[in-house]
Amino acid sequence: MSKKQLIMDRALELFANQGFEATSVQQITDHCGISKGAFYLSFKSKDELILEIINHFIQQITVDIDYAVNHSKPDEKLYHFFHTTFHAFCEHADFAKLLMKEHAHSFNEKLLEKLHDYDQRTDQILLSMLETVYGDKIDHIKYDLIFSIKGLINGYLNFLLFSQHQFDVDLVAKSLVEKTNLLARHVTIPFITNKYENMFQKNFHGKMDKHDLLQLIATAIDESDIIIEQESLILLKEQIIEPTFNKTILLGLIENIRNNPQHKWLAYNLKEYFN
Amino acid sequence: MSKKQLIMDRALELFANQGFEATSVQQITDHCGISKGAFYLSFKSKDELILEIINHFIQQITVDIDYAVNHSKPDEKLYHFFHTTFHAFCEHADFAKLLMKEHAHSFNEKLLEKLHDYDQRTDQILLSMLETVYGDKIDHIKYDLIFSIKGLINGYLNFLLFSQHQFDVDLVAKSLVEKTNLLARHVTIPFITNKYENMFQKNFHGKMDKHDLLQLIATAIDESDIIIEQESLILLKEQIIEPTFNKTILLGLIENIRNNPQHKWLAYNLKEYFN
DNA sequence: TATACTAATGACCAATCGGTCAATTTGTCA
DNA sequence: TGACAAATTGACCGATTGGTCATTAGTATA
Repeated sequence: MSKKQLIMDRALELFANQGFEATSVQQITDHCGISKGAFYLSFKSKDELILEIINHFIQQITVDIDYAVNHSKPDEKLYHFFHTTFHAFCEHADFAKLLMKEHAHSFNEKLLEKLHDYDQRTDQILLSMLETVYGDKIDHIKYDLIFSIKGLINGYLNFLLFSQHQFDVDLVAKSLVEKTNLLARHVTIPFITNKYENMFQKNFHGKMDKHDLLQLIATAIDESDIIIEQESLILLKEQIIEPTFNKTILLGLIENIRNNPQHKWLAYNLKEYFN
Repeated sequence: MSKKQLIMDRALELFANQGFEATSVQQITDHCGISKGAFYLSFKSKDELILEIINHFIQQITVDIDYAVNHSKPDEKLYHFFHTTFHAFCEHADFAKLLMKEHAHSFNEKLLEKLHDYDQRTDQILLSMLETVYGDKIDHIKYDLIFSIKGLINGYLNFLLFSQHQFDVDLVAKSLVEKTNLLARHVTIPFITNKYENMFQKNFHGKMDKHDLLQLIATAIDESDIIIEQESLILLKEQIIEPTFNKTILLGLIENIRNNPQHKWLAYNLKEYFN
């Protein structure tokens, strides 16, 4: 494990239990068994550390949820969404705790921006899933439904994270599917009406721009030592600069790199870019 | 306004926007136009300040909600519960923000204890309300329902507090009544099953003990300058030491002091004590 | 006006913070 | 082994924190 990874892992443990502000760099370095100086060889600042932590896990979880939703039949999408969400947050319980603590609290502007971006991306995933599952029957309550679902998830998540009980991911997913169905089919008095529609789009550019994407690919090529990955990446890079292949070939190339967990995030963004 | 009240009001504004830890005593005193020394004449420490703030509003809100629920017909209880809850939190929006920020974050033990107590008291109010409204039909899902309701409330509250939109308390209450009814009548797969029952009682002594109550009464007698209140308080004090009156008379005496907002909290606890 | 008392001040304290950097250890060559 | 480079250290820095206390300002009484 690289020193950077070590610091991120150990720091996350402390952040989850004490919060970001309340954890000193000294505590982190003690907990890692390294010196303060060594910390600043891996990270420019304490802020950069938490940004990298948040980034890493948000990418991981976003990709998993997106995959689960897009690769299941319409009548199973809800279940897989909830299942993946709870599975991911419980696998990375420390991160989930950190996320909850800092969500309401943080004053690091870049961090807030990241969290807001994540929130909007979740809204988008939920919205498109609900539209696929229920069609336009829920048009007048869809934003209300999004808030209800997020509220329910949060309630259960709080319970799971801060109690010591072990629990059944399958059950929580089934329970939430039933509740979502109930609300989607029978709610007649939405509180979040469609006049708030702009809240769900404004200032959100889910797709990365060319430049960021090319940067990511360049890094990925350097880090990869599997030839088929490297070649796929080079071809994809050319396609971004000047698209000539059809969609099927592009998807195949993306699939070539998606299998490597390190490149999941890149694959996810490439897919969004070419759509 | 007393100096203590001034500090509490002004500090709350800062806490709501920056969080407790991130707000320095210097900032508070600057914002009040007083010196640092003057602050420590009113409060022993920064911790004591936030404890008094939280205490004050929790008492206020608890009493209002309890009254709304217990003084309405069964078929209107839900509506009044939600209406009062949202009305209270939006009237004291700064406090609501503080509560949300510190709920996940705080490391002051006494504060955490207070917040936990408040949480359990809310659970109790919700539980007894649901039992009254739906009877034993919801026995197998009542704990699940409590978590669902708290989740929904939190979701909407977050939306209301941190967006700039004005909103309709009546609508949010009606919307939540409908959702609660839907869930109560049709949920068949609870996630929080009755095996968690002990979570909802353990370590919770809602009722104050004799000593605390007598202390509160003594303070109230000193502060009051209305004769009927003072006399009622003196009689109630005697009844705590040695009960002789019947319940109707006791309730009447309590009602005598309940009309004064300053004594709402005392009245609420006396009612609980004599039940 | 002199006295006695409280209310209020802000310079000051030790502790802790994030961050730096000269000095030292460690690793890697010929 | 010796010479060089890279990695690592921890004493140190200025800034800020919650909290203290000798001093001053304000006011009512005699």
